[in-house]
Amino acid sequence: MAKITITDIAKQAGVAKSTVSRYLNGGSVSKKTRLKIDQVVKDADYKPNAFAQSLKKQTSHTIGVIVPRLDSFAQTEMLRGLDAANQDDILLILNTYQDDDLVQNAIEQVDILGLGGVILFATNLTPTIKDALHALDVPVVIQGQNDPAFARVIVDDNLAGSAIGHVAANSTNTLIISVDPQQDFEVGAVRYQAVTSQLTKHYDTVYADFSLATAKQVTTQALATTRYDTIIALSDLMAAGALQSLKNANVNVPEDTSVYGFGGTLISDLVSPNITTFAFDYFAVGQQLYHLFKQQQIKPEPTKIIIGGTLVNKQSN
Amino acid sequence: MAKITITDIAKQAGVAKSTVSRYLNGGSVSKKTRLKIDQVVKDADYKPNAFAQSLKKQTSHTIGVIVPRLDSFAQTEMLRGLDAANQDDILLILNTYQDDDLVQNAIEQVDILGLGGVILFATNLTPTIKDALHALDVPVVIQGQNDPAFARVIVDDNLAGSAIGHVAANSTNTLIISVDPQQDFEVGAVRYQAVTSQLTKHYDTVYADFSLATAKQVTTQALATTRYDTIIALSDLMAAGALQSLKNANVNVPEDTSVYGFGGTLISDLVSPNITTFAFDYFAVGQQLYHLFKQQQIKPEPTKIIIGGTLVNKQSN
DNA sequence: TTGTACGCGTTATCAA
DNA sequence: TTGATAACGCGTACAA
Repeated sequence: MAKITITDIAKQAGVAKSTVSRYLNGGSVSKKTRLKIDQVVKDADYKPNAFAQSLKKQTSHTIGVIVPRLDSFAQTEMLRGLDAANQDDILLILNTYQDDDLVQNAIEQVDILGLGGVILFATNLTPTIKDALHALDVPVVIQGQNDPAFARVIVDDNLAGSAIGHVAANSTNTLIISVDPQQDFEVGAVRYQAVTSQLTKHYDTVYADFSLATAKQVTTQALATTRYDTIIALSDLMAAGALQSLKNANVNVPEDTSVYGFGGTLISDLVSPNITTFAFDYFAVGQQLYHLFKQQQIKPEPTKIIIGGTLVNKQSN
Repeated sequence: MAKITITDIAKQAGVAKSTVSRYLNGGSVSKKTRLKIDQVVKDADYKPNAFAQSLKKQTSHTIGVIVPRLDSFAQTEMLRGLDAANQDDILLILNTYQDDDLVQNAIEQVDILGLGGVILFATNLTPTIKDALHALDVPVVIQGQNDPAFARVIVDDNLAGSAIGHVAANSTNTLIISVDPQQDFEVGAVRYQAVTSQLTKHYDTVYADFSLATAKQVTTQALATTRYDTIIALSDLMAAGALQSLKNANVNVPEDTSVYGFGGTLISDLVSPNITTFAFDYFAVGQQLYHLFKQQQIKPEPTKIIIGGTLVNKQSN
């Protein structure tokens, strides 16, 4: 297949290949030859060779999308938004499995594969990663971290944290399941502080790594010594972990303890009771990421786009 | 960046570019010039241009991985296995969102993008799709459907169905949540029949589409008229849907009704009670897919690889 | 062992 | 409007 080249078309149509090229790229062609080529191209099922095009144009229509993980509804939902907004690019997904070193590798691929740009779902913008990004001469857009040096799309963690914090403001003893700010500043610092700013009484903080297992474990440890009337986990999955721990400890939700999460993903509907959560519009984030990227191709500037969300009251509070 | 070409290296090293090319591809180079080029390449941070290489070689090291959906732990786990086994290829993920037409599009991309092969996660091998695959002149490996015309990796649905069916063999009234065999033959026919072959008493069958919502809905409908002591859903997510429906109907699990699922993914641990399920080793499936693909590159033949799994008893039965 | 010259498929330049 | 020709970066006969 696909062995038909522009030269074949030219021969069959009795014109020069440069004419065919012009025809294909909307250059000036007489009506007569246009019809001729039209015919030939159609029944030859000609498809231009992407390699040759990219080699010539010194750039490709492929965007590297660097994601920390795929087994997360937030990530896949953003990818769906990207796909939906995508006009005519190829999205090359590079999964880094939450490993910063693999992010480096992925960024290197940009040069090697001649990618036309990068969309990075960031959890941890280390200096090395930032340097590597700045060294690229293609458009870069990031998501997840609010770094003024980059064009970025973020969710409104201040709004989200405040909203949840506000509902739980009068809890007498709250447990917050957070993440290390060093590893995710937006969640571990911004979202966290938005929550605590609303709380009026005592609260404790424990740290997990976004996983179900760890969240469950740290919750169990915390419950060993203290009773909490409210648990706020900074992600839905971690909230699910807390839920399991509470169940093991025979604590009723929401009668004895209220539980809150963040994200509004399938997980919050999967567990029982369903988790009251702040739902972000991740699909919109994906769409905006693509639009922002296309805009960067035209005029690079560190624009910031914030996507909001809504508090969804379910059964866990 | 990446403007350094093989010619630049050649100039700086004072040799011909063909020598550099040989150096890069392991051809015969004298020790003297090798050291010279070594030096230059190193501090020039040279990276070969993938487009030029692919154009020349008429093939690329990029494999198109066509997946029906990304928001599924089974799929992402297989992708992880693929990544892990991957030696030196680029995996281009093409999400079809469970739309057969998009599968067609994806297969077309093979020619357009000059992909070196295809790995297809299949749910529904329509004649059109099969034709399109056969028309390709690159290696093709499929997963999910046991079609003797293709090299394939499948999970052992006979084993799995029998195992679950065996445990539930003596249930007096069983509800099976299946899927349309027209849409997924392996699950809707093979897995289904393996289950029913073990059942000794009465059973009803309802159909859903792999989603939580639909499974929940059809279960609720079924429960409206009948009481079941066992519900077998052909996937974990659908089992989760059944669980929610049962909860709404105030049916206790497992006291009143036992629930079974298939997959062994995170979902079975996320819901409460945890679902007793047949766990497939999807990671191994991914690894085998890659190895099988590499083998097809050397010697094409419709090999079949079957990956087993284990029955995991949890709390739902 | 090394270098020269050409071709992969496409686009761009420049005459005609 | 058209066509011949030169590039893009790389690999590889072939000759030296």
